[in-house]
Formats: sequence, structure tokens, C-alpha cells
Amino acid sequence: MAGSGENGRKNDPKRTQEDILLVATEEFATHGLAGARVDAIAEKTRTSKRMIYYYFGSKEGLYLAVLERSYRKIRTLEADLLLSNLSPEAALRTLIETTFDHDEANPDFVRLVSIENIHHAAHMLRSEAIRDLNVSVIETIAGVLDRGFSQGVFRRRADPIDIHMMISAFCFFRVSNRYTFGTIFRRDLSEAATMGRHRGMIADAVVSYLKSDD
Amino acid sequence: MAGSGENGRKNDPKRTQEDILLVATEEFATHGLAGARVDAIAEKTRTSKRMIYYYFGSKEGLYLAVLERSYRKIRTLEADLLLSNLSPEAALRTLIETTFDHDEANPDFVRLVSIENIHHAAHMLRSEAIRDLNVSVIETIAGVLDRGFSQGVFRRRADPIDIHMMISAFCFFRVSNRYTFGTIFRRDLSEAATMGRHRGMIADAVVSYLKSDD
DNA sequence: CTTGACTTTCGAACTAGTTAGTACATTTTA
DNA sequence: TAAAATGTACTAACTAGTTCGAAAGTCAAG
Repeated sequence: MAGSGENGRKNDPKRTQEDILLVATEEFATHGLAGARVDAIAEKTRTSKRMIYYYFGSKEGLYLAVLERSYRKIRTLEADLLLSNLSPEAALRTLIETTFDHDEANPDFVRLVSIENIHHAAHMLRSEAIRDLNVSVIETIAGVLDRGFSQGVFRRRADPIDIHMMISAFCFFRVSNRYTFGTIFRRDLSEAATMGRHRGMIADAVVSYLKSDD
Repeated sequence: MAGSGENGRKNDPKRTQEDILLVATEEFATHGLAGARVDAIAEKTRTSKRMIYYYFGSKEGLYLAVLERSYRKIRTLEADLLLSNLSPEAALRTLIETTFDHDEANPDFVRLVSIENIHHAAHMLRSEAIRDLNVSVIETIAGVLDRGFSQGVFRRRADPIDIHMMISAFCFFRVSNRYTFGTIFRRDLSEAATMGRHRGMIADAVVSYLKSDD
């Protein structure tokens, strides 16, 4: 019958695995770990369930691979932002906007993290790859804060991890809680105007917090 | 009707339902909608699975009842805070601290909301009870902002829903992302010292944001 | 180019355990 | 008596993971 034409099969293990991971990412992000169906993932793949178990061993193994891949992707994108030649305030704003844009562009990642939290980060704990991560962000923030403080732009001595949390919280929440928040307040958080306002808002808030002292 | 203190006979529908809801809340919060097991809930109850279906019809029905109950509980606790005789700044700080304490004290609620977001708030949409909620908070915030602005304490004209989101984001994130954040940064967000610092931090951030204008 | 060991892929039926939901009988209450 | 509440045992469907048996691609050495 149909479409796939000849059975011109090529062995491309990398592509097969990537294909599975891509489909699985969406499935897990949409349905959660328990809610996702291996059969459903297999069907949407260009390969079969057999292959999923061939490469990933189990549903949990697949989930963990999905999680690791998502984090690895960030680490790559979280490029060295060349903040050192910017003023402390400009550097901070750039950093914040980058976080904002990242979360906005990667709702699947945000949801995977939410799911992982529901499971008490149990899988993340087992993955060494993920644990030693994000440390670089903290060092970057620490540097910017120090610079700002010694220049007298920032009057408040703040903990870099706290600042990172404040930024993450805002950016993450907008995406993770988009649906309940949108339902209750009848406001579409993914709308361009709202998004732009929020993007500036979190930056203004953090900056004014660091500049103030009371 | 009446007294709960009676020599309760075996039939006590209210208590049975409440018992089921209590157990189910924890189970759903811990395992998610798909991950929760009706049999597991039944076992932890002083009644049986039969009763779950008798009162709630289905697993989803039970989940929805749990969700509604959680929201109703907040509305009750979210008492009129008597903010009108406080200065705008003090009123805002009180409001923020109340939100902070609420989320901190109700991790199950926070997780249910997270779960509901994973499901695109589909159940919440079907529940009229939940939708027309939280409007009062916005009105409260709007009042405080207006007062502060006209008194010249707040120099920035901000949208009350945006401000509510900023507060919610911070308070919610600390609880919802406690595990992944804690794992990555090796920091226990439920520790007393950290908690106290964050409690003041979000208040300072919002206040300084409203006082600034650049 | 050929050979042969090894890896990758296909597929589809099968199973063993689980799980949401039910039938039916029984007890309690009004 | 009727209606509401409860207990026990069941089932029909689902689902993660397997089994068996291939066939086709890859790669290095001869």
C-alpha cells in the first residue's frame, strides 16, 4: 500500500534515538511520567516499541534520558553571554532577559521540571550529569553583583543564589502556571504585549531591589 | 444533623467524604493524577473503594472534588486582612507575607496546582466553583496600589494582576520547585533561616519596584 | 571485492501484573 | 418500608515489558 515506498532501510542509530527522545519529550511533558504511554510514544515514532526498549531499557530509563537531554540542551544554549564589557545593570538585564526568553521558548522543559518536582526530583538525584549544572550561572551573577556593589550602583549585598531564584521564579511561573493563572484571571500570558511588559518588569524589579537598601 | 461529637454510628457520610478527600489530596499531590492509585487511596481511608465511587463517581470526579476543596479552603483562609487601616506599604507587606506563609504551609495545594497546569487546567475549566475566585485579591491589591500612588509613596503605576503574579511566582516557586532547585544548588528552601530571608526579600523587591520609576 | 562478525531494525504476538470501575448483597437510618 | 450507606468479590481493559525470530545494514580484515 502506501506511502513509505520501498523498504530502503538505513541504519541510523543516532537518528533513531533522537527521534524517540523528541517524541518522548513531548509525551512526558504533556502527560507526566505515569500518564505517558510507551505505546503512544512508539506509535508517534518512525520506529517501534521494540527500539525504545532496545535503547533505553525501560520507561523510566527513557524518562531519564529525556530529562538529561533537556538539561544538556540548556547548558549548550546558555552561552557565555559576554557580560563583562557591559555595565553591571546592563549585564544583569541581559541575563534576566535571556532566562525569560529561554523559559518562554522551552515550555516542554519547564513542564518536565515541574513533573520532576512532583516526583521529589528523584530521577534527577540519580543523574550525575544533571546535578553539577547551573553553577556557572551563579558565578556569573555573583560577578555582576560584586561589580555593581563596588561601583556603588547596587547598594544591597544580595546572595547570588537568591537573586537567581527570584529571576527563575518569575520566568518559570509565567510558563509553568500559564493555564491555571490564565483561567482564573482570564489573561493570556503568552500574548505578545503581556510578555513584553513582564520581560521588562522582572528586570526592573530585580534592579530596583538591588539599588534600594531599606 | 448537627453535632459531630455524638456517639457516631457507622453512617457518617460527611465524615466519610471528608476522610476520602483528605487522603486523596495527599495521594494526588504526591503522585499526580495518573500516578495516583484509587486502590491506594481506598486503603488509607477508613472506608472502602466502593465509597469513593459512590460519592465521587470516578477517579477524575474525585480529583476534581479534591481540587475544588483545596481552592475553597484558601478562599476561607484568605480572610479579610483588614488592610485599610495600614499604610499602603505595610498593607502590601502584610499581603505578601500572608501569601508567602500560605504557600509555605500548603505544599499539597501548590502541587495540585502544578499538576493541574500539566493537564492544561482542563479540570479547573470545567469547575465553575474554582473559576470565579481570587478576584478579591486583585481588588485588594488594586486598592492598596491606588492608595499608595495617590499618597506619593509608590511612584510606579502598576497593574494589580501583574503585581499579584510577581508575588505568587516567588512564593509558589519556592515550594513547587523546592526539590529540583534544592538538588541543583544544594540548598534547603524549607530551612528556617532561608525562609525568613526570602519572606523579607520578596516584600522588599515588590515595594522597591513600586517606589522606583526608571 | 568478499567474507563474516557484529550492530541495528522490524514486527507482532504474548504475558503477567495492574487498575479503574461494577454487581450484588448487606447494614444502617429515617 | 424505602432510601442511604457500606462491604466483598469480581471483571474487563489496559499497559509495561518480553519473546522469538528474523532481515538488513556496517565495518574491518583478508
